Amino acid sequence: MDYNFIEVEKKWREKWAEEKTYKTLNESEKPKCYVLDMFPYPSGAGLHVGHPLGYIASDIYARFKKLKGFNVLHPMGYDAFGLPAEQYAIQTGQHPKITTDANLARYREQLDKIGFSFDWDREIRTCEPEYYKWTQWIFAQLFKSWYNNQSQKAESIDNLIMIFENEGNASVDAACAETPIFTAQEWASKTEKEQSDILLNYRLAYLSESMVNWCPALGTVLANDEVINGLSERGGHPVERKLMLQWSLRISAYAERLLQGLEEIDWTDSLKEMQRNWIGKSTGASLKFKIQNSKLDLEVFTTRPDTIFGVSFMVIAPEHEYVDELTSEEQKATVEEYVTNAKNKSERERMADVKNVTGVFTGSYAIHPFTGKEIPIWIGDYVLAGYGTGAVMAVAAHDSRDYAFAKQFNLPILPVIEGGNIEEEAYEAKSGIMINSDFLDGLKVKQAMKTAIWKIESEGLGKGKTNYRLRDAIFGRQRYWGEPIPMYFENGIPKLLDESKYPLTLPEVDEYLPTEDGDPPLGRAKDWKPENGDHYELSTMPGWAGSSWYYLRYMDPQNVGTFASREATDYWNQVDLYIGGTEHATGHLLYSRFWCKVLFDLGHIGFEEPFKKLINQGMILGTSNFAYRVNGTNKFVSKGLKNQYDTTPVHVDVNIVKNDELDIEAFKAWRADFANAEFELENGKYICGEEVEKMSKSKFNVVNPDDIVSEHGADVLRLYEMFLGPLEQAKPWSTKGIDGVSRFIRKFWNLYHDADGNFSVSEGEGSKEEMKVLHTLIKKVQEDVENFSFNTSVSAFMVCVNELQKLKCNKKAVLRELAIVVSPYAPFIAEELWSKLGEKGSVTNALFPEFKPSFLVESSHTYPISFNGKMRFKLEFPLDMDKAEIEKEVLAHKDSQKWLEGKAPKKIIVVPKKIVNIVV
RNA sequence: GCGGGUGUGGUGAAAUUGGUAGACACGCUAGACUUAGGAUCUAGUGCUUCACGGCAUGGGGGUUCGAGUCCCUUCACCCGCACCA
Repeated sequence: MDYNFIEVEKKWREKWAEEKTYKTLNESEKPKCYVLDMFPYPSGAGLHVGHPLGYIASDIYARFKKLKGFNVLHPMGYDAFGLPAEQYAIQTGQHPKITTDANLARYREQLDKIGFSFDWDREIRTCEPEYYKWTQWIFAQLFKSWYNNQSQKAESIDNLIMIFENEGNASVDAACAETPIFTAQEWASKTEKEQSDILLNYRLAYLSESMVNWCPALGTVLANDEVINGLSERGGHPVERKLMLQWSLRISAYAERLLQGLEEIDWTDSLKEMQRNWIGKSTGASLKFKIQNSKLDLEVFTTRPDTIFGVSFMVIAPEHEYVDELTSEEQKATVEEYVTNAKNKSERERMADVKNVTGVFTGSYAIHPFTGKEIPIWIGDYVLAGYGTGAVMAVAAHDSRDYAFAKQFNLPILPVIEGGNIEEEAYEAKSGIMINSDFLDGLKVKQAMKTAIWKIESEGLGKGKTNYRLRDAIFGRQRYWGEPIPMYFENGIPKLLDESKYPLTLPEVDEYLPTEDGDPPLGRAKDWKPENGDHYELSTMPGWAGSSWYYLRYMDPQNVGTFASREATDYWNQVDLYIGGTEHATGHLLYSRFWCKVLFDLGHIGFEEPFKKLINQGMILGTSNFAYRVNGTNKFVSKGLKNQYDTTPVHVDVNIVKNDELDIEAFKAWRADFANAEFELENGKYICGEEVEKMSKSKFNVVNPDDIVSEHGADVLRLYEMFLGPLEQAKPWSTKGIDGVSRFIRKFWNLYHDADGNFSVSEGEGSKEEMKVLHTLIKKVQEDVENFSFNTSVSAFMVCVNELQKLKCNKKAVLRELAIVVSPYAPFIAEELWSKLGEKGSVTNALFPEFKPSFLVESSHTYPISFNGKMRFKLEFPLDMDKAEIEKEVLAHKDSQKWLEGKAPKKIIVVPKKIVNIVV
């Protein structure tokens, strides 16, 4: 009788749910292990086979760790706030909660089928008030904090207020917006509004007039990581720059710590590199240039202070605040035209225009701080307003962009470093000897940098400075379906809603659109007013708010008194293994690290990096199938014949193609216009063409995990997804080869059953042969799981089962262990066999069998051996020979010709390694 | 342009990290059994040669007794970032 996976899987699914087999407690004698998946956003399309890849890998790891005696936390939940549900709400009027709940139920159903060991009692949904109450609370902590550069951490805003009251802000070294110096007396004489505004310059969550990414189509602002190539990440709508009053988080304060923290976590190099890139640290100097006939100073940031004598002009961004002051009468018209033009360009147009060098002269001159020469000041759109000071000192000889600008407008190019071919291109290398540079002449570039900074500082012209590309994160969204920001306004002053009133729940609205006055949708809410203020903040939090701390809530999900008890966060501590896609590199993964550090600084948790180890699973691509329609007809020709006709490839639903062969009847039934199609076959078959593309509904190449589960069973899906190739590699989905895994499951089942299909195992020890096979597997699986090399384990299972089959092994002692070893990968069948073996409880709670090396080796062992301090031999000796004997044996044969003939020891491999001693 | 990665049979891929390249699986070929099935089992399957053998890890060079693995160079593809001063 064959293995009936439908019955067996149903049985255990129900039993696991009923008995809460995978419930995890916060108290245990065992060591802890926290295995986490990036929780999904439940979209309307449901899961496709790509989604579970990471979940299966983490589930195998979690189950394995459980078998190894760890108390494992392996939870799942949903990132439930988000744009698609809201867009749907706008179109249909259906409340996003309803859409979300329906999607969520479908996700849960699909997840359940695959047999994950999630503790569903810890499920969280970011859109539930019980959850976002604490998201709001964390926002409040950010609002109530400032970043002290002296102590290098976030501190309570109350401390800062005390400092202001006692001594003003002169001695405060904070990560803050530019704020004029004031004394204690001046502070005391300020109005409430003035004080509030100043404090906003310091708070980690602050309201400010700032340049934002505005997406008119979505009607909201977006954070930098949500904008890709000038288009919104969601929906691909154009994004423009706009000045708006906005909530932001001061993540820039943490730039250095976010950079340093990367050193201590185990992530892939490429991911760390992406974050480093995003943080964009660069060191150099900021210095002020005096402006001729003006009191103004023009401040610039440069990474090349060594080239100070090569400055031949200055360039400021079209948005620079001094544009008007610096523009002379005669240049006024030209400048205005240029600036207006630049402002009207969308971000995307500006990017597309990179190769066009444009700019205008302002008519003003700066004074070189060392030579006193006049330097013309230009406006150019290659200078970005948002980076550094929005102004540069142009060194045409040693910067390719300045060089291009100089060439375009015929400005001087002054080389100050020997080398390169200045006639052709800028010499940008940071090496060489300084020339034409007064006190820097003769120095090497590296020295010249230090000397220049020293000189700049000692003359009071500026100072050495580190700049970061990382911008503060825009936090408000003019949308409905998100967490309300717990703030209200009273006489125009933003005030934090008292924490006793959290959650500030999302009010009902009649429509999910902005109001006529242009307020966000929350402006439509009736009777939604604070007790003593004018109105609540109307924007909501961005999608990444809830996901920035969810890993903490899983530790203590039902806690009503706090986001998670300190005991719980201390016990579970960091996430030991985090699996998810690489697309969150500069969003979720950066914000989570930021929030973690803030919570750490404020003493709420005891660690400052959330995810100790992170693995990115590769994307699963779709394999699209094509049929070839002869143009102008309803006739389709098989792939091999398509070149004999004039054909057009047509996407075919991959679910009606099996191993490249089209199911013609299903094809006819698939779409009405194909019902009468004719076919020209090859060898009686219609063969389809194929191509690898991203999985998408429109390409008819979406494969649903449910289909695989109902056809082959969940265990096969799990094993097959792992068997597909290395976890981290992107790979096309293909069901070629799934039969191999299916066959394995059958063989595995048959090991425990006789020819008639009756359960049949025998008592007694396994033979030496059998134990060797088993322990080879145990060793292999152990290594594979620890190295996340799940694909080779599946091969090892196959080898093991084949060999046991050959040995006709049906010993309980062997088969019992085998079931345990396979169980992380194929839990359903393992559980069934476990119970058939008469074992108590779930296989989940068994102990992973110990690897016993003596069974691995039959009669000999290979020893690497050094020889004359130069060569190494690998010799095989009988197992029972001890080290001293081997040593004696080797030395005795040291000069023997026999070695070269391969006669004395079994095998000689010459290895030129400097190994001195015999190694066993 | 900068950064990261990959390249091995017809296909997905292994290779104890410098030691018998291609485990395992798909596919294919032949055979067996048969209540004809998308079942099971057995054998074969990198290329080349009748054979002995020779050649094979994108290409070229190097280090080494020995290289898929290390170094240099070159090509191809994938993924990030991109006027960041």
